[in-house]
Amino acid sequence: MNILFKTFINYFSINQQLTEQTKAEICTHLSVLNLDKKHILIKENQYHDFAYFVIKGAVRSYYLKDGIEVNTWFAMENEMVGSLNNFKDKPSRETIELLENSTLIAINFKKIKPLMFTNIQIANFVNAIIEDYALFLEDKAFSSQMLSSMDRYVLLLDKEPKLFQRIPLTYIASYLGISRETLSRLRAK
Amino acid sequence: MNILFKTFINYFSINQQLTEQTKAEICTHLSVLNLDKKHILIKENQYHDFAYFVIKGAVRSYYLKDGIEVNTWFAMENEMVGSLNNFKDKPSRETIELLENSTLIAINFKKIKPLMFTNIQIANFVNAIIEDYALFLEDKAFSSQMLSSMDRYVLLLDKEPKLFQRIPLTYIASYLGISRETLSRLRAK
DNA sequence: TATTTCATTTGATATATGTCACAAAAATCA
DNA sequence: TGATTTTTGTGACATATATCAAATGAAATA
Repeated sequence: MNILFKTFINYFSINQQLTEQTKAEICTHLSVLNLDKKHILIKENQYHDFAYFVIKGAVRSYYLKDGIEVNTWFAMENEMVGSLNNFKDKPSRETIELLENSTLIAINFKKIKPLMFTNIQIANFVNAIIEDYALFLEDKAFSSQMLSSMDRYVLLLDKEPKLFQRIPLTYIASYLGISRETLSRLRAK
Repeated sequence: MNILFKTFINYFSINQQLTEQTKAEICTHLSVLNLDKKHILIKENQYHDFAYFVIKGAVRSYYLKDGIEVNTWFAMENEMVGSLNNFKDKPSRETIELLENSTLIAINFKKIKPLMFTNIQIANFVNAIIEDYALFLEDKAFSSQMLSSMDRYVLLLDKEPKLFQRIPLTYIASYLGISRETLSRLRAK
């Protein structure tokens, strides 16, 4: 099996042992992509059949508010990117763009989804991915409701230091929900 | 089968037909509760084995920030309440309290969870609940990042008008992330 | 390397919202 | 019912952050 596929599969099968057959079945719907910076993976308001797993590189997802890009997250090594809306057969809410030349695994969930009703291992595999995402969203909601701008900045710096090495502060400010000027002033302290 | 159990099960099995046997298996781990206003269902920082489905009544979930309660959501008829953290064997982040005398279904997910690895229908049933929750969280993150206080208020009023009939504005303000005075002023317009 | 574009910082000002204080209204309870 | 508690509304003021403007610094490109 492709070593990169293995990385992806292992990442979301800590709770259960997958048979070789199931792994092979999942792999049928995976492919490796090497894409350049600025490539658009997923477009806002469109239907897409794929989610992605970052092997190497960085991506951001954002949507437009009154013509201004609002960044919602940055994914790097060993993180999933995609739209839950797409997974539920609805148009994507966000645009997903590469911030670096990246290696990704494309996951054809349109093909994998129906297998959830026939292969119990796949059902639990997909479930692990979605649970993971829900926990991420909970954290996000928590910090946006509970914390001041300063505290959100400090928390992000603590939990995701690599963001600050690889992602422009303008994007990070937008993610934190503050203007880039305010972020700059917070950092000065 | 208990008619209330049926309501709950039907609610999360639109995507698949459950066999009578599976339904019976799920029901083994359900029970109906009638509890009074102010009862605490789940306590912050504690481990709990149950999630709940509201048949009738209203609950709120909140956590403490510097001694002040920050409301994170209000559930009413046909909504789930619980802590994803508890589901993942971690202590709850929130406290969940009844706002009205309510009828609830208690779901012993500690017992149901292992069945996900042996009963594919149950795996997909639980998955439907978690997907639902993730979509709710996405909406929440979206509106908190994209919308002004005023727009969040208008959106909530439009999508959940019954909240405003049954939940004190103080709690709603806290949920919207603004002071009760500001909400009062927004409403005056 | 020089030139252009993009990212970050800093200053001045405007604005939305928080905070404190108190009054009015509504709900709850004895 | 009357008394007490809770909820909501309004005013005055403080403060954090947005916005606008401009300068500096860094990175990309010819």
